[in-house]
Amino acid sequence: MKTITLHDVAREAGVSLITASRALSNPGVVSKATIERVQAAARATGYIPNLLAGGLKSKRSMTVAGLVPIISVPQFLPTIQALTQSLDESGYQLILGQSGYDYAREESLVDTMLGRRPDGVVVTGLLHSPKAREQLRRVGIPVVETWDLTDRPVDMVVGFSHLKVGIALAGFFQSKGWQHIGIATGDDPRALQRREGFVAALGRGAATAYVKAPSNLALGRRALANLLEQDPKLEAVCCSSDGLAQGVVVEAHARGLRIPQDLAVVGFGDTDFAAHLHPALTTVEIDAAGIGRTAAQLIVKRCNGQPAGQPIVDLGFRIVERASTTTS
Amino acid sequence: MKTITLHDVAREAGVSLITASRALSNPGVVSKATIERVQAAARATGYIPNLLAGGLKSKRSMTVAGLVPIISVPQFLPTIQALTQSLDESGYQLILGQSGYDYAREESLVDTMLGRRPDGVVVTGLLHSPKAREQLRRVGIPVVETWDLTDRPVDMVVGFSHLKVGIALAGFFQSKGWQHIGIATGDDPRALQRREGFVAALGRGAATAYVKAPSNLALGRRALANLLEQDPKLEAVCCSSDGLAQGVVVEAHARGLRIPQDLAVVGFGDTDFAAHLHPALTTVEIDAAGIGRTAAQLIVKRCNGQPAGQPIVDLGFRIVERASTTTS
DNA sequence: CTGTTAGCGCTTTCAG
DNA sequence: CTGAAAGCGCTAACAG
Repeated sequence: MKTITLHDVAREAGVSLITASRALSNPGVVSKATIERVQAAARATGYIPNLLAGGLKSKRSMTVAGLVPIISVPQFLPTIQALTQSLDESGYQLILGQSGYDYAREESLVDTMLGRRPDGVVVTGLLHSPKAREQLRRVGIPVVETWDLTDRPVDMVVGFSHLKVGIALAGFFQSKGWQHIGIATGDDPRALQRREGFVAALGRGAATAYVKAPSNLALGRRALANLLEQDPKLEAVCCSSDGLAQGVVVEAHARGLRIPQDLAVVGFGDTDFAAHLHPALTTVEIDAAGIGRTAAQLIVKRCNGQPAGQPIVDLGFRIVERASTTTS
Repeated sequence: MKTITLHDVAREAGVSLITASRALSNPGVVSKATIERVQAAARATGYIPNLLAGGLKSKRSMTVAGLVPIISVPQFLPTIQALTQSLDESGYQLILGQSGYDYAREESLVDTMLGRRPDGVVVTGLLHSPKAREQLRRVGIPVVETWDLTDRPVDMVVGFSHLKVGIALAGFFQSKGWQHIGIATGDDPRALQRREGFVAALGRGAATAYVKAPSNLALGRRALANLLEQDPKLEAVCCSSDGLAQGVVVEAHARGLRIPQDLAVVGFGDTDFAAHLHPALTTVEIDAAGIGRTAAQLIVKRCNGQPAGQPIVDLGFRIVERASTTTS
């Protein structure tokens, strides 16, 4: 079973190889009649263009590498989805790699990815390994770091300030007058930075339960148990993800604590379920899909030779108050 | 900024191009000394092998295409993750594409994917478009359909019988003696097949609320509202996903219904949170990660020229009874 | 608008 | 164990 190449299509259509190529991928410069003849031939033979071969010569693989810590981090899912879709609309395809919150793995992953000669790279979070950063910078393809902000990105960055989120949350907690405050947080760099901002702005310590990222409901239950041991008078808990907050809510219910009367809970991410819990969850809204779309736009623009400079896009955030913190 | 090729590495190491190639990718047939010299040269020059070029000649791209309806379907996440990881361990990389529950999109996606000359294809769910099936069969690369079972797979299949799940669930419901039964189900083919088995085995109709796939918590709340309208005496609800079940639970709480005393709830998937809800959720356990691992094994084995025949792997399922259905 | 020529970077023959 | 030649399938560059 021989695989059909452009050569076969050209012969079938009675044109030269290059004309067939142009008819299929650059129709502007070929006569209408030949385009149709070539397309017919392609259909008849069942031709599937070999994008590897095309990419080798044209130096454009039409792929973008995406690096995530773990694919199943709920917060990143809308970003990945929007990214995939936006890239697809521009003819690019996303190649996903998991770095697993591990620096060594990050480096080897970058190398593997780069071997496929992607036209761009999107990272969820900042790149941590200096070697990987250096490597990407040297290759010179567009790189977008996301879900964070820095004034020294590898290339471009689109996200928001976790420090500011922490500070804003502290302000929110203070406005409520809560004295016994607890923090349930994942141990990834972004969550820790939010905690740092929170504690600094609060001006005093707060009971903290650390859990392994990615955080989830089960870890949230354990975190509340832990926090209540540290401070039995706990009034409010600030969580580093909505999943974690959900666990806190469930554990509170299991212990007969009412929310928000006995315990107020705040999440992070405004995941799809947050508004529909009972009581509805106060949380921090992040435009996760917008991050993905913006990243795709930046990459595509740069691939098309447009400048774009070194954009640092701050998409901000918003505290969404719902019933889980409503004092009344 | 010139990109470094194997040619440069070979010159640096003082060997021929092909020796350098072998030293890096087929070390068995080269002397120890030259291997080290070449590796040193590769490191010194910062060489990153161009896998596109290699794949073009060797006809092995070392990639596997993965087709999912939508990346964020919680049930598939462990499968994708295990698949990615298992493939990685064998040196393969997953290229993900989203077909969005749409047959036309499925066809065009298959074509795009095939253009990258993957060494194999993994589909979550069965392939629906006959054209896509035909296309894949003709290309002749290993294909694994997952999360379902059929005696006429494109090539191989690893999953379980949704019909049997439905029948087993009906048996479970009957053993409980519930009379007023409701079904909350997503509208994807697999969920509908489970419903079919359920209703058939039950031997009578059941109130049904259909929601759009992928189902989630918010849709679960609405589904329960809908079911209670259809049957105010509702005793038990069978849901097509744990997320949907969670929504049913939340809506029940919001209405002052106790679980399981007033309403029993059953989910599907045994997602990570199911055991940790309060009350813990009765559900159907699927070895989602095992599906991914098995699919990877089958693909890799076949790529290495081993037979494997036309395996149809049934990984089964298991009803896990927890507090959300405990009558006592 | 169409064709010829060259070659992307690598690996598979086939010889030493 | 090492090397020379050939070419994977396609597109850029130049010419007609």
